[in-house]
Amino acid sequence: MTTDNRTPATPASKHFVRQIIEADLAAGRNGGQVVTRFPPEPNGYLHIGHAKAICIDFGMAQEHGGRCHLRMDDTNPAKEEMEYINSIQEDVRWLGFDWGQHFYHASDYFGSMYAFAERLIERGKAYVCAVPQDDWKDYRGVPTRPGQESPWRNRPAAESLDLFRRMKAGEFKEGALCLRAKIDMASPNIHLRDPVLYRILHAEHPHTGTTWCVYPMYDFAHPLEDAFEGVTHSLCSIEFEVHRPLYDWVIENLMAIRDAGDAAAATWFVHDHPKYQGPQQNEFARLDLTYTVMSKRKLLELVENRLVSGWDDPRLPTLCGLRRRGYTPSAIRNFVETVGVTKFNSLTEVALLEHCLREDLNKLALRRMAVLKPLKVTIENAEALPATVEAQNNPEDPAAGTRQIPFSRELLIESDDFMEVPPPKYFRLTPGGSVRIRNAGFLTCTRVEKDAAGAVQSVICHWSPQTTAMKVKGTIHWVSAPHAKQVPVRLYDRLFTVPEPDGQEQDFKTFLNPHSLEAVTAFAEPAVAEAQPGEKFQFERVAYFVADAYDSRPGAPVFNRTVTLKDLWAKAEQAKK
RNA sequence: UGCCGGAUAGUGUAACGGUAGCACAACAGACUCUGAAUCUGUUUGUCUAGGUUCAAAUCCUAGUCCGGCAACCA
Repeated sequence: MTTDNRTPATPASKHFVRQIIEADLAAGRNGGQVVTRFPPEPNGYLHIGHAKAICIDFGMAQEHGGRCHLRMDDTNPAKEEMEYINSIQEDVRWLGFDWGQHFYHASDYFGSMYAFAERLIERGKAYVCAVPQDDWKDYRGVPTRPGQESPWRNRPAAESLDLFRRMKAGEFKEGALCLRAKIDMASPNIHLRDPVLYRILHAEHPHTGTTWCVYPMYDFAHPLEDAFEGVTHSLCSIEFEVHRPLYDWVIENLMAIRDAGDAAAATWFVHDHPKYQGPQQNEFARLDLTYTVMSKRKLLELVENRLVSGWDDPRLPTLCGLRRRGYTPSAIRNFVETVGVTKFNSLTEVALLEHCLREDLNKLALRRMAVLKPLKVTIENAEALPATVEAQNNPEDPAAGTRQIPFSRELLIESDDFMEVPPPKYFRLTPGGSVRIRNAGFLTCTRVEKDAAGAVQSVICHWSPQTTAMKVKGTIHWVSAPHAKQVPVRLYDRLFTVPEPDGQEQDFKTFLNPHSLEAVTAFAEPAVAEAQPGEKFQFERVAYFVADAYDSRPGAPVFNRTVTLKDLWAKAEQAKK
């Protein structure tokens, strides 16, 4: 089911969902099938929190020889749009999962759901209620006190049936009536106090248009969708835990009707199986990450206030944002596996995500040289210079081959790689000192040129070939100045300055990192200009970069910094301050 | 304050009555033509109090703290 088969770095742990599934399999539940589903509501873009759910839903099915359905949970036409339906599919596919033929919409089942609702009314399990929404809170009561019954609770089934049909026909205004389950107004679980099953909505649905005037509520629709599709394990996040008794109530009633031999009911199940006993809901904790926000509302706020460039801004935790930032699907999958699955409400450090990313990128990213803040170097012994030098494309992967890099007497090095008055343990270029220049021998600084203000303008060096026996502690990167390509580079950093922008006194937006994006021009070796959109590189000693998928042009790539290399020296220097 | 969950190093997670382990982070060192990668080592933990048991992170009781639930949202 995964479209690439790189194995996870961490061996899979026997988390509680795996244990449940294996126990069910051992017990022969549902005839030994495992069917799961990923049921997003198409009202926003998917983010890394969804990636966790996707990996679990598809992963559990895949691991146990089952299947996973992709299902748009489109039961609220007021909030859902086609745009999202498309992006969701793209993102799930990008993550590496394939639902095969099993792409569904909750709205596919509106007819069956409606028919089932009528059966419920006939059996005295549901009734049409006319209590206005605002008044209902008095009937419902509060958690500590039982509610009281709706005056319409015991109206004859025939009357409810008639009203329900007229609701469907569009005879009533929104809010005038609703269909309620008849369960228990005294239940300590609020969700069991005669919950709404259907409401009237005169809205155009992205999929069913204006066919329907009544739409099912999530708590009613979801268990039905699962059952109709033959889902065995309905995995969801922890906030639905208190809904489970209602989920089970719907399933029990559905199975009772099916088992009673209702001929129409048999047609509701689009994936029936002789041993299908019904779905079971299990809940796990959502993923939360430091230095970002995850709620749809807050993400939307950032996008709408133009605090980021769009849903796919590379600083956002959206899947399209991460993709544009240069994240790989396998890094994300490994991350989700490493984080594990529990019911504990956790906050995971982004450092772990970044570790998984670097681990993957280190294996696959081609190495190139590029200088971000250039300092000119002039070689004084120009007569002996090679025209080109050879370099490995990826020392971690000899199969990536080698390339020729032009060399000349005018080089650019990183200005941080030269210091006139170096601190102790500085292994780079200093007046009178030597360094190795990557793939191209050595430089010994013989002279420093300064401007009138005393700032270093350029350094003059003596060059020694690779074969020279020279003991140096450092190696720096460089580019040949006359051959250098100037490429736009965006240096992205974390979007927020605090680990938990959410749970603070002030609004989360006050913690936006003003330096989360810095646009600079880098000087790169010629091979960099040939980068294809989406292609990933390590600019040696700097960071991993990806050629932006939208802004790059043939021969003129634009780069996004995906994640920096670890830099112990910079960290130690920072610690001194 | 009613109901439902949860609590193991800084973070995340394992151990399912029998030596508290792993990953990340942090720190130290080795190695290195990337101060990267790799390798080695170090620091740090079972929410509290009782109980059961030869033996408790695990079972029981009481408490503490955290999260969720009172849309005709999902």
